[in-house]
Amino acid sequence: MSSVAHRESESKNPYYYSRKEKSLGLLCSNFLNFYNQDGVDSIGLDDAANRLGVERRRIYDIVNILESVGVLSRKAKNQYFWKGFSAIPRALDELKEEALRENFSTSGVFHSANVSSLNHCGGPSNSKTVRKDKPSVSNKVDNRKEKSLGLLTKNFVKLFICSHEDLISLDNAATALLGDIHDPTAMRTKVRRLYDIANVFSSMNLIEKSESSIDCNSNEKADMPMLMKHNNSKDTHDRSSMEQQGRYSSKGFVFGPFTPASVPKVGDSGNKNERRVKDLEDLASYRPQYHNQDSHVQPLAVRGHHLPEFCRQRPPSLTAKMGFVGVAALSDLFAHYVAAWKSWNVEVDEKKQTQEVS
DNA sequence: GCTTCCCGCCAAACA
DNA sequence: TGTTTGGCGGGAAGC
Repeated sequence: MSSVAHRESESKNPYYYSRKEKSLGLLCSNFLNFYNQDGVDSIGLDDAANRLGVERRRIYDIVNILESVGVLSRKAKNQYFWKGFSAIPRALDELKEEALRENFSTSGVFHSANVSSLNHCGGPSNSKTVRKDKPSVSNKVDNRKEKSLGLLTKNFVKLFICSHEDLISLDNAATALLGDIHDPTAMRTKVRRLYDIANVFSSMNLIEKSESSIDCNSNEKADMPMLMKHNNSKDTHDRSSMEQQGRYSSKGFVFGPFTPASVPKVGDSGNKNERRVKDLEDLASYRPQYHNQDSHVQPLAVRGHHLPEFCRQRPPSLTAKMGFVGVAALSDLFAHYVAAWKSWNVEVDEKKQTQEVS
């Protein structure tokens, strides 16, 4: 039996279980489908869990990650404000300012000590951390907050914002975020959480997983998957049919229903870091242009010579690599999201009405 | 065999 | 004290 036929027969089996159908990324896409609509300003966790047909535990993962990039904010127990994609540039700007305040390294090689220090003072949530008199209690509280998914998400984003690099491997990110801790168990746990974050960001098209297989140590082909960033070359035709349908999936990553109209090419600038800082400064007041889904979207590409220096420095036991869409691209991306979601919802409503009439 | 990441236990935080 | 929140890692799907 062919693998396709096998999968089809599996999918007809009522007991058939597909992990992909339960992925955090897909769940996030559905979450955004439900709530990124006009008139939505509040989200109940129970409501979200019911709508999506998942347990609350999964909703916590999603809202914590989305809250870190400004899409949501906590209103009360079980209740969140929906702020939308338009709030992301401001949130990123704040993250950048925090990172700069914390003297976060932008040298391109993640400096463990600097990143580790983020764990102690990173983000608004931590600014509320109360230093109590009882050190043991305080340490416990701090320790828990330091390890929160929300803070990890913020620090993960800071790595991209403050780094020269276009590609970041999950294990290098985990190493950087762990700082001085060199415990294999802690490493595995951290990478598990980074996978969660990566899947959510992937579903939003903020980052992308490379389909190519370049070993970042040797720059030679290896049998390992990588995560990578968008670029703006014209080579989009092979995916166009899927993209016209609004999404495609690859290597287990299901991408969001809309793709940015333009994002910068990997390594297309001699001084990317300077440009990123400038881009971030422009972000809050940015008035982007965007294209509809008929526009060409960004293809994938991996170029060995663009691999980050730190990536070549140590053998990656975990080899997934990812690139954060450039900051200039984020401007387009988020504006595009706002418009695209709206038009998509209008389209869906029209289809519903047509079906009801017929 | 290795990578990816879902799932749910259970402890901390909160009301 | 009951409920909410969410860290954590086992282990299975996927490749």
